[in-house]
Amino acid sequence: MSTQSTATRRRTPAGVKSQQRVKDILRAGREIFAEKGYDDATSAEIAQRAGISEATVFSYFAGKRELCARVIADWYDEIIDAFETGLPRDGSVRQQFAFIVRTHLRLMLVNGTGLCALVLSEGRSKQHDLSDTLTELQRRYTAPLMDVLARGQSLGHVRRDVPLRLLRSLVFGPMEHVLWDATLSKRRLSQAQIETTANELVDVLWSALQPPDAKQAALTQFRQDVEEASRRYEEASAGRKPAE
Amino acid sequence: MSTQSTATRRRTPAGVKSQQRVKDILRAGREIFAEKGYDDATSAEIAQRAGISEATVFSYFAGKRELCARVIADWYDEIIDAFETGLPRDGSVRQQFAFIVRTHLRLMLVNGTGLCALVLSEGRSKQHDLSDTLTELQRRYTAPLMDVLARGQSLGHVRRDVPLRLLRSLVFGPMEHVLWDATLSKRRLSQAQIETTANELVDVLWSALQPPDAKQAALTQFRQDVEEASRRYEEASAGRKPAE
Amino acid sequence: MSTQSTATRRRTPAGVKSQQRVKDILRAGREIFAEKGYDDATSAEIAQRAGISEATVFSYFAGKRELCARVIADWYDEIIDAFETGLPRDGSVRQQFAFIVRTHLRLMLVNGTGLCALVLSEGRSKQHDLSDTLTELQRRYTAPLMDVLARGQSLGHVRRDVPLRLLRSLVFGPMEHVLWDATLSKRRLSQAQIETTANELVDVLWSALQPPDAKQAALTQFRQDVEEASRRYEEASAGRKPAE
Amino acid sequence: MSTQSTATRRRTPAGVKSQQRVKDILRAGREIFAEKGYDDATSAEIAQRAGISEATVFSYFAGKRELCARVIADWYDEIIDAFETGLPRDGSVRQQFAFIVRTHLRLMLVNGTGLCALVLSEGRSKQHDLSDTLTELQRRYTAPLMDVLARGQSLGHVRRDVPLRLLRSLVFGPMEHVLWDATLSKRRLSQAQIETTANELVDVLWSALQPPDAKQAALTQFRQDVEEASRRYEEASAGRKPAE
DNA sequence: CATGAATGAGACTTCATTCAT
DNA sequence: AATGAATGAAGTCTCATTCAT
Repeated sequence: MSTQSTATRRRTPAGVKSQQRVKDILRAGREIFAEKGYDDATSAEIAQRAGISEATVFSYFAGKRELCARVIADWYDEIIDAFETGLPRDGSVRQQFAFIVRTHLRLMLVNGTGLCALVLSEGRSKQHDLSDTLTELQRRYTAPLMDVLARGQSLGHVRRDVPLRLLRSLVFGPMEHVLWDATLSKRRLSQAQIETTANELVDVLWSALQPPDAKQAALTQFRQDVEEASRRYEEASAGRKPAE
Repeated sequence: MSTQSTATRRRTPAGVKSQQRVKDILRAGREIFAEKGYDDATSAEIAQRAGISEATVFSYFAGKRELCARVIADWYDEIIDAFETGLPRDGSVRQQFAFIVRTHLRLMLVNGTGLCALVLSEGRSKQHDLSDTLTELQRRYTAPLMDVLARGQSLGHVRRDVPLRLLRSLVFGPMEHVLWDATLSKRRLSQAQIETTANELVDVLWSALQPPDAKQAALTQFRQDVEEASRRYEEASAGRKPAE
Repeated sequence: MSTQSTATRRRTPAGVKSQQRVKDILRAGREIFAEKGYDDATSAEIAQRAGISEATVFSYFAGKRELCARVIADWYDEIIDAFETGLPRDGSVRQQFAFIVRTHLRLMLVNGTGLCALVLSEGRSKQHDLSDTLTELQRRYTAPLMDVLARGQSLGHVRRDVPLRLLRSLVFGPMEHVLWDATLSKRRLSQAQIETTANELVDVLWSALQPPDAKQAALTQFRQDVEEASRRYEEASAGRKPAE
Repeated sequence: MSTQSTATRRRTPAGVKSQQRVKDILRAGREIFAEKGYDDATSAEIAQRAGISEATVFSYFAGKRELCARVIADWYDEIIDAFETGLPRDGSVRQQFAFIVRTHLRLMLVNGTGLCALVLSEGRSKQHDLSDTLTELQRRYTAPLMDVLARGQSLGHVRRDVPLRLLRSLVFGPMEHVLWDATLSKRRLSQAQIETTANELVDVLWSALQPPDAKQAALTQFRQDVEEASRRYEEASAGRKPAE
């Protein structure tokens, strides 16, 4: 799943202890990058936070950019894994949808919004080759939701009159905005608040996803029911009438 | 209306020609910052694009950071102006809502998503005093929508069971995500596509904003109507009975 | 004559005083590069020797490599100029030849052999694009000698049984070796010694350049003379014989 | 014969296998140094080419510089050996001279001109103690030629009016220049071309070495021969005379 | 012994910012 | 008022060398 390029780097330790080092560096990198963004993060600080020398960082990663790419990729991998692992395969569309939203929100808030911003900022820069890697990750990362939405559409539970792409934005957009909002206002969300927000979001979003004629359908159904009832009543009445 | 924060930092000429200079620099700064992001934008390039020397930039703005703040503030001001000016004061809640979404989407696509990203990136950095200014701007910038939503709530057209803050994210989030999506996939949206997307978005979002008990309400209303009708029918029937 | 690449460098001052700066830097660069070679020369030291900051160096030259290229090119230019200016156009082949050797030797010893070594070292590295520029310079730099040799050949004063290329090596090789020798043995050659060496070199080289059949021709001539003499003698003898 | 300077710097194993290691490292070092020059050669690559770890290199050699010194010394040793072994002791001065030139040219072209450049570059740097070692090597390396030239001078076959040192430059200079030329122009010399060039060079150089009065000498010699012949003839005639 | 791994020292380069003209 | 020119400060990255295992 990792995107480690095994090019002719000078030394890229591969021992058992080395893997711990890699993890340390990635953790430090994630923290610093999330805190400061790509440019304001310095390799020196990352090294310091990982408790190693700057040179060591560069013996495990070919450069700052690659480290950043790995940090982002790892983060995506976590989310993707969480999705692929925990998704209730046999649940209803709505249950799956709720799972995705909740999981997403939870994971994002754990790591703060820094990584979001990192991805957003770095994903753009055309000069970094990062965006290629990113595009693929983005695809895999949104895939579970896309699948659920598609299934929902085919079952008639999700509106078909709007492009899937827009529905995707409808779902991911608010989630990111909520995070963003939380960050900007420097509020630290409690676990309970997160759950509440997640539920509210699921609720609101789900209603937006439903076919626009749902209410109409409900009314129509009700009217039919009533009419049917009326008819039966009248039939019944008519049945008694003759007996009168 | 402009949010001029630190005046007369250096010399800050006040002549008529000077104001043109300021505008030139701000325009150049907006372009460069939007294209490259804060860090990759160089003061040299901004000066060049403005057709002046690097030093002159610093005689009008105390530093790169302040220039960036002004660029962002100006951008906010434009949007805020557009909202405050164009909002159909006498329109229905839904009409006002649609106006805000459409205007927002249009303005954003004009400047590309670069400024969005700039705000996102720079809003974070705790080290700059920018975030204070930003918070206030953010407030004014979202104010029109908040007002509309609040009015909608009081009229019963917008659901009340969810915090306003979340509704705000529900609206702004997808818009930004759509823009983001467009940028990442390097698709250039035509004017028609923008309008279409805007309409779809309004549609979808509006349905999400409506009270969750809308269907229930509809049903209830219908039931009441039916009952009322039944009652009147029965009364009518009773009225005829005596005549029998 | 200079090879200044006017690419999009950030700032490349072009004022009148700037030209002095450029000269200062080139002089410092020539010294340091000659003393230490390319790799051991540091931009810091060059800046220091030029009495400016390191950053200033990079505002006049795009990088260490370009500076080095300019240093070398300038040095070549000097020699080429000296050749083209001072060559006695109306002199004999031998006089022109002597001029070239002497001038060459003199100029090289003025700047020490460091630049030679620099050219030799840097000219090789295939990774630097320097070698292209260098090849052209080398051509122009050896052109005067080549012309003289070619003229000598056409006049019959220079041997034709050996490729010109080899003759060139025959001339330049010893000159460089002499310099090298002087450097390695840390002897500082006095002006008088230089002149002496130059004269000796001209002498020796000139004799090597002459047609190989010169001696043979002399011998042949002599033999013919002797034979002629013998014949006459015999004839004379024969003439006396009868008289005997 | 090897010029092992600083023994037992670190551990310097002495086993039989260790000697193979040393050879491997030296071979790898020679290749890399010749290819890239001192500075661009990395200890990592040398180790890799030798098939060992970087650390091992430093357990056999005190440092990169010492390794380089050994590489150069070894190369000199080879040439010196070739000279001392193959020199036709009983040959004429010209034969010995030709042998030296041919051998030199051949050996140099085998290893490419890389090692030449290495010597030239590294011989300069005053900071390394290398130059002392180098001077001695240079002495031994040029000794055979010097001997031959001296013998030639004493026999009157080589001009005496020019310092030996200059004659040495006259011989070695063109050889190096030829190599240099070949390298710069990226021409790969075939074996036949080498031999041709060697012969031409011997020819040209030999003529340059001969006394400037060679023609005069030749004439004188011839005259003497003739006179001798005459004398013998006359003696013979006189011998016959008595019979008369 | 050999080596995997770590690192200190330093190089080149960039850029926001200042100041004299 | 405008700018040409200079620079301090900082950042990324490389590599010879060391040391514990």
